[in-house]
Amino acid sequence: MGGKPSIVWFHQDLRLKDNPALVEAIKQGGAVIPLYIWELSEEGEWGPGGASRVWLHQSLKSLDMSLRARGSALVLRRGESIPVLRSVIRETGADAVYWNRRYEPHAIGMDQQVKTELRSNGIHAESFCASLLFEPWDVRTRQGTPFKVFTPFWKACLAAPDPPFPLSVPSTIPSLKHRPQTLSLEDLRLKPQMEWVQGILKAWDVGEEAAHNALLRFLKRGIGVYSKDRERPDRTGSSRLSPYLHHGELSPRTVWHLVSKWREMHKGGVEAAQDYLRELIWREFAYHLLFHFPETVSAPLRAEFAAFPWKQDRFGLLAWQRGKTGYPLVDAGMRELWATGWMHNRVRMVAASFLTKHLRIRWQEGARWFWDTLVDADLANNTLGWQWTAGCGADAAPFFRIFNPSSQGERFDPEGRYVRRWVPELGGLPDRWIHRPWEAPASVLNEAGVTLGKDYPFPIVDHAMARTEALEAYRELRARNTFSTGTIQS
DNA sequence: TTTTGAGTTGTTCGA
DNA sequence: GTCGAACAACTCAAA
Repeated sequence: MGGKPSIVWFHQDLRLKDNPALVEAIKQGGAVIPLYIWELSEEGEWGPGGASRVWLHQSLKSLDMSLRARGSALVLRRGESIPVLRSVIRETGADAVYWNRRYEPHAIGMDQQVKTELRSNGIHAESFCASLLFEPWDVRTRQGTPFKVFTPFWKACLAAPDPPFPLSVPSTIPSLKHRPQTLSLEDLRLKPQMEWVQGILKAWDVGEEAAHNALLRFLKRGIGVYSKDRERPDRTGSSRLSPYLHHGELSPRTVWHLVSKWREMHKGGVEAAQDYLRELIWREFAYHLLFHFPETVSAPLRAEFAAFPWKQDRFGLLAWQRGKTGYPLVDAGMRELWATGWMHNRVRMVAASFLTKHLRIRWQEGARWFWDTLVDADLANNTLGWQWTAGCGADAAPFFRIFNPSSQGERFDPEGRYVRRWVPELGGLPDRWIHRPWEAPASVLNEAGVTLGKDYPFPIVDHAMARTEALEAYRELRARNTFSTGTIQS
């Protein structure tokens, strides 16, 4: 019985189910030391943002409780990874460290350093695939290059062998007689004392159990109408699993196999299941791109976009962040984001399009704001989404695809229920005008108790004019690019 | 190597 | 009110 203790180093895998690093550590036969290290300064430019930290706080609490239920407990430390790992090893006599891989550029560098350092000291160090269905380097075109277009990527994933079945939750986790020292969760100071935090906590149940409940609820009630309802912010048509996936409370393999099973049991559900699995593969695609093109976290994938005529507009950015642009759907989304740490995907697109195309503010500004306010802030997804919207990313929309916030609202929130929920000052307006209050007759506004410019802003830009100018800017960029690359030879 | 078909999510205008 | 065309080429991935 019993080898030396092993450390399980947790990151974005805050779960016991389908956790290969944990299973490997238990397999060693000795005690297992579950460790979480917090050191923001080590995370580079993209350490967890505000909303993510709030989630992280709750999630660590929940993980600790699940560990305790199995005879173990989470060890919390602060400081740089290598010195902290070294001291835990020294204190406990551990001879192995296992963890589940991350794929952010900064994390990859870190992992490499840690592995080299530990191994050179005779410590086993191994990382596992747990947060993706496919490793980013395993999916490749016939020429061996990374994919830049989604549909062929999706086909390649479907043609690949199915991802492995999820590992089950270990029933007991052997622990040391004398537990190593640990900080308290409060010592990490992840959760600021702000009213904002309360809103986020009220909107979500955090933790592995909550994640599974959310998945089961989705399978029971949501997925059947997913194809139809997923675009509707006024209904709970999307899965809302993104924060659980990001923090690793839910394994994508668990989702993949449960959804596949659901598809086999529901004859009419093939389309809905495929639509949902496709979204999971979008997440894989985002990681694929981030892994192969790490510079895209800040630079456009299509290099010519470096010359795009963006505007400096502090007032516009602020109005957008606060949900005061005068376009109800955009404002509803931005307020939902602030209030709950989440925004419906359809609305994310409209809000992002508004920032980059109507206000012509750099997508990086939007990405940064989302990074700080989203509980599901994920470097891969965020980067892909913003570059896609701005038109400078992989598989980007044609430049002329500019969302009209009013008609998007009328299409996807036809009775204005979503807008009324988040922009209550417009609540009294009839459906006819809810997405375009500035066009409402004075008598209608009056009756609804709305004075534009006082209760709710006039649109900060005129849609038609902004659209024309954006198209002009894109044309200009293209012309400049054609000129500079030169087609003179032909 | 060259060729060919296709590419998440849209809007507007005019018949 | 509905419908099709125009909005522009360009790059990717496979044959």
